[in-house]
Amino acid sequence: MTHSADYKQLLREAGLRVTPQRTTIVSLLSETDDHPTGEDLYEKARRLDDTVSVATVYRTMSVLENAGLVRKLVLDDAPARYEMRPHPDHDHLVDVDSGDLVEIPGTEIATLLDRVAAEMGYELVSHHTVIRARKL
Amino acid sequence: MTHSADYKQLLREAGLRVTPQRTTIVSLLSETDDHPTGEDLYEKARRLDDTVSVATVYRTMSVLENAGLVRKLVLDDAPARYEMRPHPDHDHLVDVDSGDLVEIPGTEIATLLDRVAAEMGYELVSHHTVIRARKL
DNA sequence: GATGTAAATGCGAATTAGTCGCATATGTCA
DNA sequence: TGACATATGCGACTAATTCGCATTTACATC
Repeated sequence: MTHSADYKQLLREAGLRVTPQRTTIVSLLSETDDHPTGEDLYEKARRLDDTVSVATVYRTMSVLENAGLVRKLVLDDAPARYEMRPHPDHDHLVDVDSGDLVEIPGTEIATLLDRVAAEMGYELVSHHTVIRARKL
Repeated sequence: MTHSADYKQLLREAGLRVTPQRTTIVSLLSETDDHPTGEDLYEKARRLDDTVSVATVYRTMSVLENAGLVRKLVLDDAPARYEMRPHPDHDHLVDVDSGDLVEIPGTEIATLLDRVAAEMGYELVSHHTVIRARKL
């Protein structure tokens, strides 16, 4: 459990205002292993600070995403999920049978996509790769 | 312009019932170059056959997707888009400035993801890669 | 510390994209 | 030509997210 001062500093360094709601949300998202949805975050945050509203959760995610501190994962037929960045570079795999979301470590995919974009005359801004797979 | 009998056959071969609505929708989606949303399809289909309803468009997309005839593209902050398959293997690139959706030709990405999934003990079912990039 | 001001918040209403229930209509197969 | 499962239209509904607006708060400045 990291001290909340760390999260406040994270926000401050990103040039964002430090509010109790943001601090709560960031600490929750930083200290979880899974990939919560907006609703998940709202419920968890509520328990720590009952002034947090859904609107603030989503607004905060948007602000943090723009600041590059959060990554939004958009999945088929399911609400978006969020994770903190920086976070070792990785992509995602969904187990189609269990619905589990697993991280794919490594920069291999990013490296390839970077090259592919360059070959098409583009500079890669971000990418989003989700593999749907089944256990062998 | 391909004859509509071809689309009827496509449906029939997939073991699906051939209805005028499905035929209309499939022909529209087959003959367009872009990646229409459900709403786009609904509007275009309406012009050809005013009995088509939104519900049928989405239901048809779902049926066709399960039959492997259609691919659904899920994008951040935008409605889903659809395209016919088989379609030469490719992924997608969104130009972050113009919003254009461009196809990335080639099987390079799929090949890599296939290998990555295998290394993690999974068999790839499908994948979804969207690159967000900016023109150089 | 007091204070001005832009930015953040809570609330609940609104929006968007898509889904559902149900009565009716229509493919398909015998 | 039936029989019957399946598809359809309609409009109500839902889930996830966003918005408008009045209020509060963070933070730079005094």
